[in-house]
This record gives sequence, structure tokens and C-alpha cells, in this order.
Amino acid sequence: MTVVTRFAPSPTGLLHVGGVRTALFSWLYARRMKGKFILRVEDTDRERSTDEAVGVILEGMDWLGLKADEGPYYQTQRFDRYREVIAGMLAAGTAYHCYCTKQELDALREGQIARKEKPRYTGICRDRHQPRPGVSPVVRFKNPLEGSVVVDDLVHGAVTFQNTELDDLIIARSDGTPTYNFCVVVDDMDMGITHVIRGDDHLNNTPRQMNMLRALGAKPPVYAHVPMILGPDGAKLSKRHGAVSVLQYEEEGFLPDALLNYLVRLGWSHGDQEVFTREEMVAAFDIHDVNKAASAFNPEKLLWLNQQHMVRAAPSAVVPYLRAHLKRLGIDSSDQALLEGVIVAQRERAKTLKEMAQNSRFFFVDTVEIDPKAAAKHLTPEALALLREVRAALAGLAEWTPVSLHAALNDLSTRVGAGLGKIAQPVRVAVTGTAVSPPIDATLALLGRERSLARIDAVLARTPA
RNA sequence: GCUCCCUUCGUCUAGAGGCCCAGGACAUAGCCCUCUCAAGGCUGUAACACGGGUUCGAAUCCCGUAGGGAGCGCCA
Repeated sequence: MTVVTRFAPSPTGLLHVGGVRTALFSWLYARRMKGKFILRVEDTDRERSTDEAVGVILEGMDWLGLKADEGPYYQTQRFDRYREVIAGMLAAGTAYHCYCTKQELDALREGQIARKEKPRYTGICRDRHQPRPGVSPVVRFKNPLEGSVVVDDLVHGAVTFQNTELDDLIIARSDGTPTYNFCVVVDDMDMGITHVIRGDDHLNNTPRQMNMLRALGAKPPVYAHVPMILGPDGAKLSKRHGAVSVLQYEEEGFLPDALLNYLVRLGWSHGDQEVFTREEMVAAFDIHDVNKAASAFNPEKLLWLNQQHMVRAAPSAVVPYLRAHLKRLGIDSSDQALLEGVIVAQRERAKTLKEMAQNSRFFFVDTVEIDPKAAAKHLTPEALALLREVRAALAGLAEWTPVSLHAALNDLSTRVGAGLGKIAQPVRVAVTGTAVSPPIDATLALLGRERSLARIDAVLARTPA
């Protein structure tokens, strides 16, 4: 049997890391089992669904590289099918029209709550076959009155629910539109979903869905309810607690593989391994190994992983991402060799691509502005004197490579009896404008002879100190 | 209120009765390396929610308690 999984977000809010992780688990499981992964947009709530949210879902999945084998399907385009199924259920007697009014239901519910009972529909209309004038009915599913339902969950194990705890849920509103729990059932059935991987907030809905599936003569899929992701403070992820659009992580300079790597390790592990390539994740992932408990999102570890991925990835693979971030700073470079060189030089001192781009401006602009603080500290009269020596030593270099530059600076250091630090800092400030940069030999090499000497000259000429 | 789920260092986790006076990772502290900043290396601080059982022996099994979460909508 081929495994078919699905990711079924509703576009009523933004796609955040919680959703991304369930999408990732579904995607990984499908890849691992050589199955199929389907994207389905659950937009039956016409009121709250927005095109913007749909856009974020599509763009987000695309950025993450979680490619769907089928879809996106939209529930709003399947209304005819839902209506057909409902008609069939009404004919078969597994569903019935309910003429209770909202007011009556509210009163019923309030009474139950007042009596400290579980609020539920009591099935008044099960046997009322007569329409009530002026009331357009909803359609309810006729849930079994006895027995129990066992969800054999891949994460939680067997979970048993008594049918007496379940009531007859509405599957079609009075305006005829189908409701969520029903659409899910029809879709999962029609699309041949074999494994439903979703947030454990849906565990309580599962027995009803299984009952409906059985009423429709379909075999329920295997379920895996994965725990939720909490905010860094352990509170539920909400708009106030870091529940930002997944696209924000792109803007902040994260590599998609790093985010995925971070997310997969929330609730899942593979020995002591922390860093996974996408391929390694696919090879090692098993939904059976997912934990039951919710986990808190830790931004610091994400940052660390992002750097790990920047360091381990092939520089050429990082180039497009760095370019995108440089572009945001108004820098448009297509110098592949320079970009790769910058990545290698900077990746050990940046946690994000955004940070890397910011710290690398000086490699791409014509002239640099000298940070006054750095100048005050490192461009003292003595330092300028040394800088003049450096200028002379470098100007005569036959070749301009990290090795030759390093040798030249070392020679100068012993010749004038000053530590390398005394020599490197003024040069660094002169060519980068700041007191922080990659090793000075690597920096000079990447910058090239022309620009390096020009910047040193500019500083020497700048202040007639 | 009822039903269901969850509970190992600050955080993510390993652990499926003896290998655990609990291992790894992030963070944190110290040291080393060092041309800046990093990265890296080494060392340290730090956890089995609580209480009962079962057992020669429990983080691991059972039962409670406490705490957290979810569902109970003509929302998804």
C-alpha cells in the first residue's frame, strides 16, 4: 500500500512554525515511505479565510521546499461533492435534518452547563421527520449511541472514546454549506489518505471522524497526532508569542533547511545527531518516534543551527540566499567568486544571512565610512605610522593572496617589533571601516589590491595627523 | 463541569527494570587557541513533577495527587 499523507491548513491565520512542523512531518513521512504528499487548503470558513493567508501558505511551502505531489486542492471547489455525500447520507439514514433553532440550542447548552453537564446535542430531531415552518434545517450526523471508538494513534497509542460522549454533530449548516469536520472526512476518503498527521488538538475530533468514515463505508486512515509547539516562554503559541508567518524567517536570514532541521528536532530525535541535511532527515525520520509532549520554541538553538547549516553547506548553495539579503541592502552583486569567498570568510561569524549581509557591505561598496569609535581606538598617530609601513609592504607584493599577505604582515611585524594585532587593527579599520572583520589576510585578499590600497591611502590622506 | 491528552537539566532531547549517584545538544560560567570578532577545543553548573505501590532492583511497570494542554460551536 502506498502511503498518502496530506497537509491541510486553513487560511484563517498565518502559516506559522506549528503548522510548518506538521507539514514537515507529513512530507518527511511520505518521502521516507516513497509515498505521496498532498496539499489541501481548508477554506470552508468563507468569513475568515483570506487570500493573503493562502498566499503565505503557498509561498511558505515553496520557500521551505516542501513540494506537494498533488494539490493544492481547495475545499471551496468541492462543495458539489460534499452536497452529494450529504444527500447520500440523508437517503441512507446516517444523517438527518435538524430543525432546532439556534435559540433552542443555546438554551439547551446553557442549561447543561448550569447543571455541570457536558454540553451536547441530545438528538431531539433524530425522530422528528416533520419540517418546522420557517426553519431551514441543518444536517446532523447520526453518531452511534453505544459502544466505543478506539483511535490507534501512532504517537499516543490506543486512545478509547465512548460513543456516549459524542453527540450528533452538524455536517451542513442551514445555508447548506458543509462544516469542517465533515469536509475533512470526505476529502481524506476521496483523496485516499492513508496517514493523517496533524496537531494533537484534533485528537478529540478523531472518533467522530472515524464514525463518519465508517458510516460512509470507508476504512479510517492511520492517525498520528503530534504535539503542539509552545512559545519560548512555554505559553501557547499565539500572535503575541512569536506566532509569526513562516516567511518572516526568510526575512530574518534563516536557511530553509536550518528551520526544517530545528523543527524536526522538536519532538523527534535520532540518537545524538543534531544537524541533519534534508536527505538525512528523510532517511532517518519515522513518525513512530515522535514524542507526545509539547515543546517550547527556542530561538537561540535555531540561530545556532542556522550557522551550522551555513558552515556546512556548499558556498555555492548559499550564494542565492546571500544575494537576496544583499539586495535588501541595496547591493546587487553577481560576482560568484566574490560571493562565495565572502560566505566562506563570514559564515563563522554570522548567525543569519541577514547578519552576514550587513557585515559584508564593505566587500561590495566602493568606499567605506570609518566608524568614529574604531578610528579613535585604532587610528592613533602611532597606528597611522604603522599603517604607512603596511601600505609600503603591501604595495610591493608580487601576488595578492591570503598566504602572501599573511607572510608580508608577519614579516613587517617582526621587522618593526610590533605584534600582529598592532598592525592588523589599523588596516582592518582602514579597509572595512570597523574593528571587526574576517582575518585580515582573507579580508584583504577578497577585497583585492586596488580597493585595499585605495582605502588605506584614503585613511592616510584623510587626517593630517 | 465533563471527556481526552501530556509531565527527564532554563530549553530541545537520550533513556523501552539493572549499562543511569541519568547521556547528548542549545544557552550559561571558566580555561585554551587567537590579528579583531567569531568559530573550534576542554572543563563546570544544571533534570527523572509529587506520593504510594509492584520488584532483589524503577526515570523506566501499576495506582493516585498536583500542574499544564485540548475538545465539548450552524470555527477550522
